Amino acid sequence: MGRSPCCEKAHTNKGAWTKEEDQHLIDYIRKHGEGCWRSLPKAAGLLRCGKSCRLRWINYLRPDLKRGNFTEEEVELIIKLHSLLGNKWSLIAGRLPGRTDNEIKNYWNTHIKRKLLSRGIDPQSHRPINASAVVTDPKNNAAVNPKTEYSSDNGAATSGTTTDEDLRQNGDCYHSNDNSGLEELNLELTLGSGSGSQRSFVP
DNA sequence: AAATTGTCCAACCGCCTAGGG
DNA sequence: TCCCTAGGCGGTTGGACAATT
Repeated sequence: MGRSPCCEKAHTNKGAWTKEEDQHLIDYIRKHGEGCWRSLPKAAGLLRCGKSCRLRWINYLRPDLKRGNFTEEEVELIIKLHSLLGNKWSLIAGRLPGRTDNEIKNYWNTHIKRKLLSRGIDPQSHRPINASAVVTDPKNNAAVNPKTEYSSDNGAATSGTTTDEDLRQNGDCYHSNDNSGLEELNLELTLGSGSGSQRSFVP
């Protein structure tokens, strides 16, 4: 059986986008808005897969994107959110206005991981490297190794439909040893206006 | 100056889920 | 209820550029 390809690959361009392609995409979305990515390339006169158009728009062309270096405040927020959500980059991005999941993912892999390691912190478990390697009490497994609560092994993290409720619940789990931080996190886990996800942007 | 190695990030791939018929 | 499709996500790749030898 197998899946049908998302587009006619023989008739689509791949690789880096040209300025002309970018302009076509921008013009089309300004006129018609986002949506119906599958038919967009044809309608916009682009020889691209719909997925590719969507990605290009979301990660690079959206006018509300910040670009530029991450601030120290953003970095610390990403670390906090990652400790709660794991590799749920789109959720993390939803709480950093002007940042994309791809951008955050790249920044995490190239900068933050190294930063945490240099602090002696395991980037996955967010525990000191020595402590994260050993689970001393199986009864308190979750508390000892929070990764078991929010890693890609748990339901919320793999469903792709993680909600703010999940975030709160995971926050409860993660801070089961230290409730003092939870309230602070709930208040501060969004930068800027606190409007949440930026994905509903319509030009 | 040229070759090699390392880093960064845009883009692609494949899988999953929601929603409609 | 099942099947199909489109949209969305996370992981990975590859090319451009920078730093080093």
